[in-house]
Order: sequence, then C-alpha cells, then structure tokens
Amino acid sequence: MKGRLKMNESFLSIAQEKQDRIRNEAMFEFGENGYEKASTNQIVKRAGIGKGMLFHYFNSKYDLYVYLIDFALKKIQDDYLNFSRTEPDFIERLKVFASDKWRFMQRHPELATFISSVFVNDSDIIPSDYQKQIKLLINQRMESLFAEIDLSLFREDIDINHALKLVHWTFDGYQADVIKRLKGKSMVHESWETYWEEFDHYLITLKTVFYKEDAQ
Amino acid sequence: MKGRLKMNESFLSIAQEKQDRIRNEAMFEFGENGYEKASTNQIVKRAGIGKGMLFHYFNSKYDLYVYLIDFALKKIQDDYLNFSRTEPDFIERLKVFASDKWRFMQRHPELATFISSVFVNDSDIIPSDYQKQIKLLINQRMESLFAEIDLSLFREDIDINHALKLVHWTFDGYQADVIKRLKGKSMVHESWETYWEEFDHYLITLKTVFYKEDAQ
DNA sequence: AATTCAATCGACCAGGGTGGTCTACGCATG
DNA sequence: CATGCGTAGACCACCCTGGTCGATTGAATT
Repeated sequence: MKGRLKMNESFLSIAQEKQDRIRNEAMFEFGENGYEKASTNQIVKRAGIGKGMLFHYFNSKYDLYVYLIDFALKKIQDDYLNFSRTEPDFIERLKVFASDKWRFMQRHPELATFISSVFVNDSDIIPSDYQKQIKLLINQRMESLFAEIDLSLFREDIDINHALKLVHWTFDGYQADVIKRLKGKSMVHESWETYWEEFDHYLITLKTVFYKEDAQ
Repeated sequence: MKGRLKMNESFLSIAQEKQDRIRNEAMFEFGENGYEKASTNQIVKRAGIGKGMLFHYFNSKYDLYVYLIDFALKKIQDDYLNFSRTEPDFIERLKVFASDKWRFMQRHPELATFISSVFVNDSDIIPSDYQKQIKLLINQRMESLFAEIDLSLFREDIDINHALKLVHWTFDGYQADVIKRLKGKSMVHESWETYWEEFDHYLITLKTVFYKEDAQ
C-alpha cells in the first residue's frame, strides 16, 4: 500500500520530544500555508533546529510532506477513528461523533489543521495512494455514522432519509457556528465545554420535533 | 464616513470594460491569496495591462486594496442588500435569503470571494471605518432575517428561539454541504438550480416537524 | 592521547518573486 | 514637426526560496 518512505532512519533515533516538535511545527506550517507556500526556513526556525538537519532527515521538502501525511493518517486512524460507536439513537450518536471530533481537535490541532489542508487544498499533488486512503477514511466514518441506527425513534409521517439528513445538517451548521464564534479566541477546552452544554438543550427540542412523542 | 480615496481620477475615465476587468482580476487575486500574498504582477498579467498603469491609477498596492473594499461594499449594498424581504414564514424567508445569496455569488463571484477574504483573513489590516461598515452590514442582514416573522406558525410545545436557531443551522449546514459538493466543478447556474429543487422537498419535512399541524 | 565519526549548525548559493520606478515608444493633436 | 498623454515592460534593490556544504562539536574507540 505505501511505497517505502524516503526518510533517513536516524530521524527515528533522536529524542521523542524533538521528533514531535519537528513534526508538529512542520504540520502547522504546511497546514496554515499549503504545500507550495509553506517555508522550510520557517519550519526549522519554529522547531529550533538547523536547516541542515531537516534536509539530513528528509531529502526534500516534498519527501517531508509525504512523510507527514503518512504519519498523520496512521495517528488519526489510531487515536481517532478506531472506536466503534454503538449508540442507536441517531441524535445521540451525532453528539458522540461531534464530541470525539472536538476532543481530537483539541488534543491534536496540528493533525487536524494539517490533514484538512492536505485534503482541501493540495489533494492533487500527493501520491494517489494517500488520496485514496483519505477518501476511504472519510467514507468509513460516514458509514459508521449511519450504521445500526434505531429508525423506529423517528416519527412516521416524514421521510426517514430526509429526517436523517436534516438533523445531520443541523449539527454541521451548529458546529460551523461554534467555530465562527471561536475564531480568534484560542480553542481552549473550557470554551467548547460551554458551547457543548448549551447545545444539549437544543437537542431536546430536536428530539421533540423529529422523534415520536413516546420516544422521549 | 470614508476618507478620500487616493486614486488617480484618470482611472474612472478609461473604458468601463477595462475598469471592470482590472477591478475583477484584482479582487480575484486578493480574494484567493489574501492581501500579503496577492501579487501585483499577477494582477497586471491577469488584467492584461502594463505594470506602470496599475501604479499610475493607484499609488500603491494598499491604496488599490482600500479602493476595492470601498467599491465592493457599495456594490454589495446596491445589488444585494437593498431589498426588504417581507415573507413572514421563517422557513420561506430563509429560502429567499439563501436564493438571493446564491444568485449574487453567481453573478459576482469576484465580490463574494473578495469581501469574504477581507473579512475572514485580513480584517485587521484594513481602515477601521471599513471594519465597522462590514460588521454593520452583517448585523443588518441578520436582523432583517428575523424581523417580522410570524411566530404563530411554530408548534407551541417547543422553545421558539430554539426552533429559529435550529432551522437556521439546518439551512447553513445544507448550504455548506452544497458548497462542498460543488468544489472543483464550476458553480454554474444549472448546478445550483438542481440542488435548489432537491432542497425544496426537504423544506416540506422541515415544516412538518417545526410547524403546527394546521399550518401546512 | 589520538583518532574516528556521526550529529549539528548556519553561512551560502543561484534562482525567482516582490512592490515600485522610469524610460521609451506610439499616437493623436496642435 | 513638436508636444504631450497613455501605455508597456525592462529594471531596481530587496527579500525569500529549497537545498548544499564546510566547519565545529563532542562522545566513543583505540
């Protein structure tokens, strides 16, 4: 699946903390500016290493980029997607999914920024293997969102597929709104918790309108 | 309200078509790259004029930027916001608003791209007058969205404010979804019309769940 | 103590892009 | 023929780019 990564193995034998620092700062730099406009000079400055080292570990800017994609995808798979969620109540499932996503974005902002930038802005310059892999992850997540939902909770006078999509859009719209309100402020844990509790009240209303009366 | 724009008046006496071409290409360049990374060389190349002319009309990159903001805001005010919408049915009102927005984005993609980039990425480097003006426009539009809505259409066992926000988020989520699906493809009229009709069906469901039974 | 060797840094390179200037050309009018 | 205006793009000094390479360090080995 993956062609051998052109990385100098000595990179893996340096202190973990240093590896992390280099990877994180590189991912931030790429994530914020896209591949072309990201600067290797900025990366070494941010990571506090000499320029020689970066090109000693990774032969070129592009090799570094590909290594980071590989690393990020593995990490996302392990830390974020490898749970199976079984909550049958669709609205509750969406809540769990959103919660997982936010927790991950807080814990690993560099991964979130990086991989989304790769997919949105630069997906055409990366090896096709990784293109496929990213699309696969997205599809898997989408499927697991709708798998084994208890559809009997929904009221029967509406099209179930409409209901699922409408509720899904509502969640997405709410989250986009939170992001807009959070812009500028740092995404601290506290902030999100606040919005979280706020939205809980809305979920009750959402259930009231989309679910059967006795499903409360 | 606006300090005198530092523009050479000869710009206004050249052919309208040429003015439009220069403004449009400049707005696209700024909109796509942000102020700093936008290139005056690119602008003159795209507009098909010599570099001398650009700096003859506008003394500096920044003066050009400010002129474009002023121009864009006036145009948006005239072509987009100067309607008063009176539809009392909230869901229908949202539909009208969304339709207006899309029509505008199709007709003037350069304005949409430009002004959103100014507000989202560069609002801190523009004269504070324009900062305020943009915020004012957004607030006015937001207010007119909620003004004189017939709240009696909504069912009475839910919090009206919750309902308004939930429906609003649903619309925003849907539109974000359409944008995602449209990425890459050109935003041709046809595409939008298709999605538009599709969403009409969803609106019926939305009314069924949020409105009183007899309000159909 | 001498030698080896890998890790590390940052000065340096050629190339290209930056915002902005200025000269020179073409063309209409006097 | 002369003047002057609109125009183009060569040119400027500067800065940043991805990438190289010689110099310095310091620990390990002999």
